[in-house]
Amino acid sequence: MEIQGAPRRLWQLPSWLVSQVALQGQRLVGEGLAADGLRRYHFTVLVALDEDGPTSQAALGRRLSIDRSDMVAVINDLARDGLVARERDADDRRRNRIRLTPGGERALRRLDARIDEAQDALLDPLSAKERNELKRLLTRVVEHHRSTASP
Amino acid sequence: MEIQGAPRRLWQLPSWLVSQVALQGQRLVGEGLAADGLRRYHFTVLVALDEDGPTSQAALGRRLSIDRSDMVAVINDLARDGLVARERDADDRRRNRIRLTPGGERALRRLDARIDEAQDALLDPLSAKERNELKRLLTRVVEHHRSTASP
DNA sequence: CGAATTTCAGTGGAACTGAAATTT
DNA sequence: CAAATTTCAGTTACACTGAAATTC
Repeated sequence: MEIQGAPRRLWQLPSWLVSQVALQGQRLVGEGLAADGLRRYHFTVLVALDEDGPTSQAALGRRLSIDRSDMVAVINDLARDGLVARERDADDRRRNRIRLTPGGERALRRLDARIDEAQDALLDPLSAKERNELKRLLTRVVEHHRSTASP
Repeated sequence: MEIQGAPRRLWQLPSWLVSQVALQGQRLVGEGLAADGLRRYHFTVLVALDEDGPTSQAALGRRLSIDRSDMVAVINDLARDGLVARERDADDRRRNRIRLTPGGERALRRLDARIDEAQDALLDPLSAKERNELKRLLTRVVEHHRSTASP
């Protein structure tokens, strides 16, 4: 019987544990989005547009840490599916003004439900109290490293 | 002032939080290993050899979920640096018997210290109690998804 | 002019696939 | 013969870089 997990020492490493959970989360979320033919970048952009309203590609990229070139491809995909509209900004004609279409809003509501299901599946073995505690601890770590980040 | 973090809604998603922490962990661990010119795969293989003793490449790959082709390259690197020895298995001449050299053991002790520093840096904002709680919750999630995994 | 925005073409590393050679 | 192991050659997805065209 050779079927066993990773070496014991790796199971002791928080960085390894958190990577395993992240991988599983990305798999579950990815599967939820793939039902609509989208990937994580697409969802992230739709969420940002929903929260902030119309925005230029460059501003989206800075906010979401998505490369300018990749942003072009993501907006291409979303525009082709009619989920966003891409129009020249009248005030600054260098910019594309990207806005969520009604179809994009509907898609986002659908995707939100799928994402929530994925979160539930990911945290399945934890109680509600434990889920909150996990979120609290992870948030603390993320905020710490954001505040001590390089410019 | 446009400098802000990701959309609020993403900060609510455990899958997003855990991915951010994983990314930071991979960065810190990667930097620790890069001081010796190694990457995560190399460390993982050294740990497995230290725990299990001499093993074939295919068995290492199955244990660590590393592709057979990538394993060839990883063992090439480690053997060139004299950290492992690669010799034909006398009992089954299809196999390479990979074993840790004394130099490999020394390197592993050095790397272990660097990895521990990286864990400390990653969990810097958490108390000892909180670190244990985080490990406990993450371990539970990983074990759950391992036990309900596809073959 | 310099700087910002969008776009495209191309680079580099990582994970994976297919197939050959060897051995069981 | 079929199956397992190692190796190499090539592919795909992905993050990023450089440079051109446009506009401020």
